[in-house]
Amino acid sequence: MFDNLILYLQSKFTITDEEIEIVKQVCRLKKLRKRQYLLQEGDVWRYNAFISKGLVRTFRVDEKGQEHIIQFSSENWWTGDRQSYITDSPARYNIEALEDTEVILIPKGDFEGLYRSIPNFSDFMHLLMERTFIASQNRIHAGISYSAEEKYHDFLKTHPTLVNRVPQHMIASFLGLSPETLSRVRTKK
Amino acid sequence: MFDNLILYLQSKFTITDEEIEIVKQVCRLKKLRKRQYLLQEGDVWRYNAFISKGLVRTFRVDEKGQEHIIQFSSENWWTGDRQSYITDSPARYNIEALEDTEVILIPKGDFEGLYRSIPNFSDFMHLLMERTFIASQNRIHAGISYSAEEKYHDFLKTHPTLVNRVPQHMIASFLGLSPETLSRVRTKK
DNA sequence: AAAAACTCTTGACATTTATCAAGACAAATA
DNA sequence: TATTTGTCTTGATAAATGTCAAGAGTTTTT
Repeated sequence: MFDNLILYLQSKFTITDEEIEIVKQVCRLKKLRKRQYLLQEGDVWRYNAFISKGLVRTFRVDEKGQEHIIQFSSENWWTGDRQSYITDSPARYNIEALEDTEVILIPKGDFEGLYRSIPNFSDFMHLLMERTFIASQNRIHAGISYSAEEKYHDFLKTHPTLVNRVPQHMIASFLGLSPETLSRVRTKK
Repeated sequence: MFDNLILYLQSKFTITDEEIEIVKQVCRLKKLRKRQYLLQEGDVWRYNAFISKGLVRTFRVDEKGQEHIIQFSSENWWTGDRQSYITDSPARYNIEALEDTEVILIPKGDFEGLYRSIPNFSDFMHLLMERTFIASQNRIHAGISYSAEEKYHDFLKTHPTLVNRVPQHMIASFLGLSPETLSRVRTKK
């Protein structure tokens, strides 16, 4: 039931069988069908969520009704709204399944408990946070430095597996381009 | 000598006098004159750096010689190249003082020592990392969603103190706009 | 199987933003 | 003080990207 998470943890750091039991104790599985929402703008996000199967998008809708995707999360990635999680404020993002998806939810309090009882887990998650931050800095750099074409090629490099799973207009939204511009960038060469 | 850092730490979490001594032990003060570099692309960054006075910019230069500023850091903020720090790889960023600046450097090994000996410090820095990540997500959102004008107004909101300290063309670089466009955005209205 | 919804492309055109060049100040330096 | 350097603005023009509209395939739903 939580096998994918266990395998993930074992691959990332040393964890004992007892510790695995502690983790399992606080996990809850949630199944989402394609197009179902994991989080809706306005709700408070109180979990850490591990995608064990499938794919979700995190996005916002502006006043003009335009969607802006700030993240895709597929198997073996974490998702959620950090702002809402940290400050207990209403989420500004929506999270929606792009495929049938399985998510393992760990409530905030339990998650903090894991940090205390499993130091290796805490260390790893902090390192992961660092890496995630570095990735987001790279994305900022791409955003302010690259042309439409360069942004797309950068996306191919950094998210090679997503290109065939995500509709093109969503990649455009993720990159801050119109779908038409992305289409033209792709066909031309 | 390290007063500003001490005051900062005391304002952020509970820290004992003994712990402050431990911190002082590993601090090194570095003074930079305006236009001096704290880090040059290609060097490995091995510190955590606290700005106790002044202002620096973190930027990259592309093949066309164009500079792209990904961060400003002023008093009571940390700076450095996380990628280089975490992976011991050559830095891809330059860090340059925009004013006469004082930086407190703590070498990587010592910094990890502080994490072990001062749990409150570790907890706080992890929380700070979370907040920094949230800020960078907000910036990504602005980058893919906003027009030039909206980007500038967002900058005014998120960095109100910098507008009068940083040359306008550097704000443009930070926002991914040409200096001329930013100038026009500002005068119009 | 038919209908509906979604996805991508393409063309014509509009808008935004960048580029190039010049000039006016202001600040830093000799 | 004179000179140089840096900063910002403005205009003319070019280039990049967005918008609107249509159509052709796909996939999903009924």
